[in-house]
Amino acid sequence: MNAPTPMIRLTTQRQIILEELSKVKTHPTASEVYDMVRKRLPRIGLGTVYRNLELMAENGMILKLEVGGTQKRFDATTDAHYHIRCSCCGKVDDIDIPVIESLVGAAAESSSYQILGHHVEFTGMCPECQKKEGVATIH
Amino acid sequence: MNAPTPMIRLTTQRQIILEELSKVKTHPTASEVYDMVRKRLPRIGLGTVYRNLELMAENGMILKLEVGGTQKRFDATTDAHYHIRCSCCGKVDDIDIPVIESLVGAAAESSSYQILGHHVEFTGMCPECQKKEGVATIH
DNA sequence: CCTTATTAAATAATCATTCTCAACGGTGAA
DNA sequence: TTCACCGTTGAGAATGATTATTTAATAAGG
Repeated sequence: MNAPTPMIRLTTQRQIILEELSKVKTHPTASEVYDMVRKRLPRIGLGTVYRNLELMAENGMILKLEVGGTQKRFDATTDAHYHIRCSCCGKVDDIDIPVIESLVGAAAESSSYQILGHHVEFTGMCPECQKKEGVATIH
Repeated sequence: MNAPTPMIRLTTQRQIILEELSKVKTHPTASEVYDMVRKRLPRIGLGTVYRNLELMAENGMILKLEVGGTQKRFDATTDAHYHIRCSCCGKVDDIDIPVIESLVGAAAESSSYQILGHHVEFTGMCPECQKKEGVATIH
């Protein structure tokens, strides 16, 4: 009916991007992935990283997180889970609380949209920034 | 302890930005607000709109929505509520389901972050885009 | 091999946002 | 009233993230 998986070839670049992304539990931005990958493929281009992260997200191989902040972030863990973002340093971590399946149903009843999914994003201050808080003013 | 309301002067520009934002139930981007305001203040600068939307959000007069998509959006309704974003056209609407207060507590238990707040964002397809769907391919 | 189609690298272009700075405006003190 | 000050504005430059373009390398199929 719809075409979910156009099926992409696993080139060296794509494989290494995927491997590096899978290594970390953080949720790196495209340029952080670029830095990681460049240690193994020094000649890779930033555009290639962007293009392939986008492609892999479309194919469901990875997750693209459209959370607050200025940059998009990527996650090799594709099963549904929630996130928290530090309002001080922008870091994103997983929150291990159960996904509330009933939310989608509730939303469907109160809206004329066709609901496709949902995401919960907490904001807070990470332990590192909490330490700094006492000393300096948070910008 | 912390300084929540530095108290800002309500200049003509700020008042009109606030008025125009209050008129709509959509969640306009900065440049959409700029377009609205310019009909009444043709010489206002885009930078002024950005600067003041930011300022008013800091002062709790309006809400800055850091939802998915490429642009930030603003909302004159400051009480907590959830949103839905059309994955096709990017439009953002309110979702009228009760805010789940217990989420923050649950997150606090499973995380070492100091939780400050949370937001639920649904993704879906708005009625207008649903109509188009049958005909054209959604890009 | 030879042809054709993908993909990559480099780089230019775009888009949203922030910054800089000179000019302006209102407020309070002299 | 006049002056000096300080926050604010408007214009435009600068930045940062992302996307598009172009050309070259590479892989797949015959």
